[in-house]
Amino acid sequence: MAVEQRATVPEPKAARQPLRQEVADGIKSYILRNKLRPGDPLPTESALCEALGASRSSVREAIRVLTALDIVEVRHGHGTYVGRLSMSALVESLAFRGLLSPDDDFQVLADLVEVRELFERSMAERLVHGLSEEQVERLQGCVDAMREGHAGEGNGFVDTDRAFHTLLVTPLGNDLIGQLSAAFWDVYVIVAPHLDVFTHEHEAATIASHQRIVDAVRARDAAEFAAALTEHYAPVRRRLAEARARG
Amino acid sequence: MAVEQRATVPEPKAARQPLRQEVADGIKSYILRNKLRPGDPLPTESALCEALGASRSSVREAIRVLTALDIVEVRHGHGTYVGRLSMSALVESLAFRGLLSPDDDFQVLADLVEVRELFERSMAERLVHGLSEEQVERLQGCVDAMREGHAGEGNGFVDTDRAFHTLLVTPLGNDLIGQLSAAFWDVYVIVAPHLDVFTHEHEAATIASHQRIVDAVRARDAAEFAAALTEHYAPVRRRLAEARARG
DNA sequence: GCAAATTTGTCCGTATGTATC
DNA sequence: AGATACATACGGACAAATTTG
Repeated sequence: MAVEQRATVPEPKAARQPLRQEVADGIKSYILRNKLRPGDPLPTESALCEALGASRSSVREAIRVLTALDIVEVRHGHGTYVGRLSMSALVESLAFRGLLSPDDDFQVLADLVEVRELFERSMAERLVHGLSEEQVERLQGCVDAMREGHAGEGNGFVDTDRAFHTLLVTPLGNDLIGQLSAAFWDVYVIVAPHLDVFTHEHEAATIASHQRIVDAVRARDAAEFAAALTEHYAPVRRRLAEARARG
Repeated sequence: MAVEQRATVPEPKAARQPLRQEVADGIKSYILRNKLRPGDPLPTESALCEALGASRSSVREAIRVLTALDIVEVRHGHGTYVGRLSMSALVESLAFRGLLSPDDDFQVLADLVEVRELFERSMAERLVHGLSEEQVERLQGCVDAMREGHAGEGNGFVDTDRAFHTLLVTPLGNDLIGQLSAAFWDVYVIVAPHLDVFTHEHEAATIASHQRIVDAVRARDAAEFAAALTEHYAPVRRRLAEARARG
């Protein structure tokens, strides 16, 4: 159960990697060796210091790296735990890239939206086969929620939209696609406001296109599904093009 | 040009975020405000300490987080610079997930390969339109390199394979797809050996299927291209299925 | 080639904030 | 409320790597 002991004398000739990297690798090895799950507790900082033969500073910096990757998760005054292994690092990295890219700020967003549409369009062929009635009803529930929340707080609108597209892509049975799709959505929500890209100027039209998608799914009509997708993403493309023209 | 000054007295009632997070945000703001590009130098640690009003430990931990996201890059004894904004964080995060997932180790890899194939399959339709002769020749060059390197060092084989698929997806004009595809390849190469998935037991067959893809591209035959893709990815699926059966 | 200056890497000690019992 | 365990933050000191004169 002991954490892997660091070699006291590193390789003399090889270009040594920083100690904090060895510590980070040691923590990852500890998680793998003990087959820990997300949420499981890790040794305290002091315990890791002693086990890995490193100072608090090095251990803390290693933990910070792993935290950024969502491999570990820290709760102040409570302890250190195995992280959720989410796409948070991808979101933050892509969001910053979108904010930084100077010459063509909007290409990043356009690429993002294109991949999302590509994922969902690949669903069309599998529509006839697997797609339970319950899943269709949950999709319908999202659209209904968007209608009700229309007049109310507009904050929940984007969340419902996010949930809709996540649900739409889950029947693929490919968790990676769902998480990437959700991550891209998060990046878009973060970056778009900074580029004067209005995300939801026409909520009514958005609701309508979502309803058309649900109807196509319910009718098991792959062609209509693809057409609905095109209608849904057309205004997004148009807004990006307009913003690019302004910039 | 000064780095953003941190508020000396934080919000008293609100749940304050850690100081290192404020420092990290300050560094990101500095990069954005001065419109720095990847490779541009950042202030030294001491300068950041003074500018942001934080100790060196906090500044270093913030830098560590940004380093993990490839937003900044540090060279020992030299300085701190704006990072390449690569997909390294995604690669490390996904690779660890693949190594950790216990019940179904191979689903992660299967999802990965499926997305890669999805990207490339979406190329088939655009083949006829844009795809320069030069790009075709570069693809052919990859295949030739795989043939020559066959008897020699097998290390370059995987690199050439990676380059081939990166080239294959570039005509889409979507940088994100190319980088995701390459990142997934990197994850596969890292994870597969740990799961007893033999990546290249039949190099000859791999070369042949790549050649068939190039031939299909040269003939501008979208259907043949799709068929060649299926032939190329079939053995990968088979190997994953075999490994899953063993596990 | 050597030495000095600059910058990041690592360590230690201490004090503070936070959550749990 | 008090006590304990833990992460957060600070400051100083020295080591290692890189560049420059």
